[in-house]
Amino acid sequence: MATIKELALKAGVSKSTVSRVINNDPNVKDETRKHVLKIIKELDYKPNILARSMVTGSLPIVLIIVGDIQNHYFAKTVVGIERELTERNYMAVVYNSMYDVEREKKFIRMAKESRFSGIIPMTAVKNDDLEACLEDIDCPVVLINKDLKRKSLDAVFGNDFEAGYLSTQELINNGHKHIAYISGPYKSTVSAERERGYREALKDNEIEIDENIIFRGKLDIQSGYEIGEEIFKNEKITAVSSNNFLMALGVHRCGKKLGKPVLGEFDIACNETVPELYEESGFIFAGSDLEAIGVKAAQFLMKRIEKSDEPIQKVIFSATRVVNPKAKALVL
Amino acid sequence: MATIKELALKAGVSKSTVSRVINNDPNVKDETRKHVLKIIKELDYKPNILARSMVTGSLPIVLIIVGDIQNHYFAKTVVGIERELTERNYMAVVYNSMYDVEREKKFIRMAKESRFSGIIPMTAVKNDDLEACLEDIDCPVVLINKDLKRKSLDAVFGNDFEAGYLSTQELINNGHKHIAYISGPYKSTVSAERERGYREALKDNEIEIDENIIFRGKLDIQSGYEIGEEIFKNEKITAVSSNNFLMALGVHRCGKKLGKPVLGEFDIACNETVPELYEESGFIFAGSDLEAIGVKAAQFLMKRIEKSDEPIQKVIFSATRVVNPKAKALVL
DNA sequence: ATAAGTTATGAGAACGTTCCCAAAGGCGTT
DNA sequence: AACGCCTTTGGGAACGTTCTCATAACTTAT
Repeated sequence: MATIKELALKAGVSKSTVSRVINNDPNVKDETRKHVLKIIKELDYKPNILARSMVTGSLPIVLIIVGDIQNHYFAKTVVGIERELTERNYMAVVYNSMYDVEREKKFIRMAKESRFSGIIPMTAVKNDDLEACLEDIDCPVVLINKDLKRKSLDAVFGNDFEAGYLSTQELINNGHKHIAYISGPYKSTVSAERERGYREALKDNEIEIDENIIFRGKLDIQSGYEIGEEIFKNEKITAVSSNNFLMALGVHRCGKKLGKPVLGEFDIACNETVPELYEESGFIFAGSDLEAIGVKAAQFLMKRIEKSDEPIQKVIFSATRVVNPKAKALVL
Repeated sequence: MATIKELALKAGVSKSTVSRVINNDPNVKDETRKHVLKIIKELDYKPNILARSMVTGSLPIVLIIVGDIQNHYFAKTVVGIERELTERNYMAVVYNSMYDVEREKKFIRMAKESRFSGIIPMTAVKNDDLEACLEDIDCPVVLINKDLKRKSLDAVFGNDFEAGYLSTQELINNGHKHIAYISGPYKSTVSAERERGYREALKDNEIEIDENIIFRGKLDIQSGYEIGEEIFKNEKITAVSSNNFLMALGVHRCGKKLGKPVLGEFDIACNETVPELYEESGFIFAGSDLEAIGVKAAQFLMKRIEKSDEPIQKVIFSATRVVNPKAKALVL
């Protein structure tokens, strides 16, 4: 593969001039530029990114750390990030931590060794751990659905409160009055916000909140199934809003198993967007556009990489209620 | 961040010696090694990967090109590849082509500019295109479920014939005699192999093949739904084996809509593995372990990167029939 | 025609490693 | 005591860029 030196030789100019042409430096005579460009084409010359990065100090690579790329939440967001970065000739390296904190820490450490241009940690590590890991990092970082205490960083959020509110409101619109809720782990702000949305929606519709039909699950199908058993014991309940999709699915399976009129008289909502596969499932779901969140995060990062001195920003993307016209026509 | 020069100064040795310690060169006195190691720890020194790559000529990065990371087939395989690479301190860059041939070509071109250590193109481009793109590539390449005509490369395959055979056999074991088949696009070898498995299984069980109940779909849910409508018109048919999961899902939805005894008397099988979510769905499915395929592909690549002169290899991973004990207990 | 100013070009250091080659030190053999 | 051999160390080129600074070439004003 041709180097800048060979190219310069063939073009009869110095390396410096070639470098200027490559980097669009205006201080080059038009004539010279054209000539060099011609030779570049002739030799099919591509600058060595490594050598360039060596002197500029950083690679055009952005590190993304996710819990599990098979999870829709991560996959969809990554698609957005990646699309935007590729557009600008940056690369995205995706690390799967498989929710292993030690692996995540290791990745962040590796990021320090390699001179990445930026990091988007969508990790599962607790915020305190994350904050410690990012302590002495010197490349731009953008957060997604996360906020740190001591360090202010650009961040992009989905609106979880809104998601909880909208899905619940939709259930109410459908005539439901006794709506159970399945929340997530205690500490998660995401879960808390979604639950708050549920509560607010009930209040705004003057429906009394019944703490006995607010459950707390472990986010997986099994957990949803077990809570479903509780829910279906209570004849009054005609709908459920779930923190997340998997638990909603568990309730659905449980209802089917018990022969309940699931997705007929009995409605199920969840407070996040779902894989496309499920968009016609008959579930109600509300959540923010993950791909858009990814794109925005990438844009933030690019700005920081380009040393913009805009003040730190946080963006919150509204949730929308997704109602597919075909929903209810098709069963899951 | 400390450089090797500073480190050498502080340790009172030359850069060369430090370099040797870092790279585990045996020609260093034990005493010296210990001392240097101590200073390395003290300064929290990490070698600059860029500088190293500059001289060795390639980055410890492997490029993976996929159609859409949200697709289970790609996601699961990538998890395997990534796990193995990370283990060996390599990085995986995943490019989503979104099935756009031009984007894929662009990615492969970019791969040539950057000095990647290797490429695993799981792309959707037609083999001829791929072959042309890889023509003058000089880094190791491993293929997954693909084979080229003019160029022999290490490759890892799932056993599609076996998948088709096993799932059909299972349907037969369940007492079905009139089993419809839904195949994929004409040209795909994957589809052809799975269909061949179906046919062989019928033959081996002395069931006559009825070409009228072998359908051809477009791989998506909608397509499966439409074919489902045909299938359920034919009262004789009591089971269906589908080339892929999405079409199987379409048949399922159609059956439910029509009030047929789907997954009760009527069985559905598909010839690939499915997202975990669906493993308890009650479908029968058979396919090769995608994660294992990914791991193997990464191992092949590492061998080539390390200049092994083993002859080119092709590995075929057997398909297994996945029967979950909870299947049938839970509905989809 | 010359000085001053502007534009275009080139020479060479720098980036942080690895790697080749030379040299120094230690040890055993004659 | 001299020689040779092995082990350990150091010096410095090389990798392919960018970037700073100096200088050459060209303008324009006097």
